[in-house]
Amino acid sequence: MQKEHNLSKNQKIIFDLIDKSGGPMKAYSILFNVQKKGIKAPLQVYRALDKLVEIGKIHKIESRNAFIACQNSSCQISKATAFSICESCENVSEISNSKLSKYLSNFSDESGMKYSKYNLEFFGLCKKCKSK
Amino acid sequence: MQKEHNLSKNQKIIFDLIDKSGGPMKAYSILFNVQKKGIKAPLQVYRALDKLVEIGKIHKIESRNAFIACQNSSCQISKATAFSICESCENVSEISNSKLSKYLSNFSDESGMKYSKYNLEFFGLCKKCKSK
DNA sequence: AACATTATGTAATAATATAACATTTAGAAG
DNA sequence: CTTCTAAATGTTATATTATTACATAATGTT
Repeated sequence: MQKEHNLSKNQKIIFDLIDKSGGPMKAYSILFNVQKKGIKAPLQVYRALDKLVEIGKIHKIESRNAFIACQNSSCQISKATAFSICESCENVSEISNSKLSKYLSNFSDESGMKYSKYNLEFFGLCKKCKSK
Repeated sequence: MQKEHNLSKNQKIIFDLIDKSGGPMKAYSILFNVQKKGIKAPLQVYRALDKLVEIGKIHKIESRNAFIACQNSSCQISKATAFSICESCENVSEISNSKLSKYLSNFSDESGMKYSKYNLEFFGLCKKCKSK
């Protein structure tokens, strides 16, 4: 079982928002949505995001500059992330596939570099968008 | 053999710069470096970058907002990219591993989504930085 | 209580990227 | 070689994403 992190006030507000949204959210959209709760400045948002990423409660979708709640209940693999992204509707979901994560976590090449982390983003059309 | 693209003036200037640098370059650093050649505005840089990415001559390192020349001589796989990134010295190199690319290109999960593209970024310490 | 660590608040600004519009160049089609 | 079209360029302004710097407050530890 992972360590339980006690989120601070801002962290909790921002995590709850992202989590409830069910999809990726951008920093300034988060900011807009939490201003009524007293979070007024970008930095407050980015600080909370940084911490949430660090502890694995959310992940950053690098190609979209957006943040999504971790969808693995155990939430332990913020160092081994994979996402599927629909290029039409921008739906994003976290891929949780133990074969894939095992393959990538153990991957090594002739560079002699030992990888401690990876991020993988797959792109395509989701079922809905494909059938349009 | 892939189609030979005749790069336009700006595209060529910018590709040559990135290629010669041997590593990833950021858009505004590119801009600074090509101002003496008459490229004055960010948009001129971004347009050339967009095109170069599209035709696979360069790739974007998403986690770094930087662009690197394609290191696969054949340059055909801009839809299947993998990089190794040193978190200490920020050295980046393109991973060219046919087993890996085969594995990922054929990857599919229960979502029913067919992936047409992926980008993978590995992080760790390079040999040099590890031994420091 | 004293200290260290983490989190917060606030203002300013840096860094990254795109919109909108006018013009020019390069290829393709007749 | 001219007409048409697509691609590329030039320019200004602006939008979006993210960080620096500094002051204060809350939390956890010894």
